[in-house]
Amino acid sequence: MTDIAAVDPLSKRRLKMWVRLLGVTRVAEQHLREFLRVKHATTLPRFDVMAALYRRREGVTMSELSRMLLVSNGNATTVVDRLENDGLVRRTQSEADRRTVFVALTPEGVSQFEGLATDHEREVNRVFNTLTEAELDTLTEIFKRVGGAR
Amino acid sequence: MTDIAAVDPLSKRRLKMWVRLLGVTRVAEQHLREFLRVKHATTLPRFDVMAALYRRREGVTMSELSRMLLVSNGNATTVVDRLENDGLVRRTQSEADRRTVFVALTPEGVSQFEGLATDHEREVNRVFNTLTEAELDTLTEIFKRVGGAR
DNA sequence: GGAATAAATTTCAAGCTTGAAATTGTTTTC
DNA sequence: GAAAACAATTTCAAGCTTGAAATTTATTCC
Repeated sequence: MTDIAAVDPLSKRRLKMWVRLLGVTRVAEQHLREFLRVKHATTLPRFDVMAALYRRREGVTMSELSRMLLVSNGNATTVVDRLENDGLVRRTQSEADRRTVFVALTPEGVSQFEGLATDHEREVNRVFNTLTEAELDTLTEIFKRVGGAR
Repeated sequence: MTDIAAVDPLSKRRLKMWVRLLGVTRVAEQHLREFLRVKHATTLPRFDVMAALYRRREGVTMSELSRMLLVSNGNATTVVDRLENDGLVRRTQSEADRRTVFVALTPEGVSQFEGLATDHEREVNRVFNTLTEAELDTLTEIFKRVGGAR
């Protein structure tokens, strides 16, 4: 069995960092999930989809959507199904290629999301309010590099 | 409607940082999930439970376990159920308080986890290999503060 | 232009996750 | 020592998530 630590002295520290990273993410997600549930009767996946569609108001294809959110196609389908049933998004088949489907927020979806977004931003700020300006920029820089483009 | 940005000029930057953080976490999780599935025929939640039980070889209660993993009680129950069916963990009722249940790895669980752990560490290193030593320590420090004790 | 190949989406089964309710057991308080 | 309050775990329904298979439509290549 190869002993990684002998090969790479940073190995254990990378692991530790990952465990912490995961912890912070989970705490923040739980906080936001709870907030969305209690104050706005919605969920994180629904919020994520609506946020993506709000940024791309003209609509996106299902494939683009799942790429943007880093979730599987099947997942995007079911969340969009539910949002569509609630009248918050609309599907439209492409004229050019009948396989592709565009999704977009309905006017109702837009207005509901606008109500959500400000509150959500406030809540994110609450979670991360101990970070200094310098730390914020450091983190964003590093994450940008590690996570790749988006 | 209150404009947060007017109140707190860092607001948008916190939001941006959070979006990036989430992105990095998801990319890493996907990579590790895929790795565990293909190379070890297991899943992230199973790995997490086993890792927690490996650190606490003497066993933990179900409540402790869900607190350690930041998941709900019901969730811990179902993952432990499956691991128990596979003979990797064992439940024992407490003598002192018959409500509480201890969970621990079986010898088979220990040996399977040891096979996993080294490989998993290598994979985590692969994901985060672009981080410098200084960045690693910066991140860990910040996360420790934000995420709280553990 | 017809067959094979590729692409976009949905469907499906299985597992994950939550929060609430139910169950079982303990402690507290009168 | 009952009753009430509290605590640990499981059960449950609903929603989330994945990866693979199926479906439908386009493109490529003879």
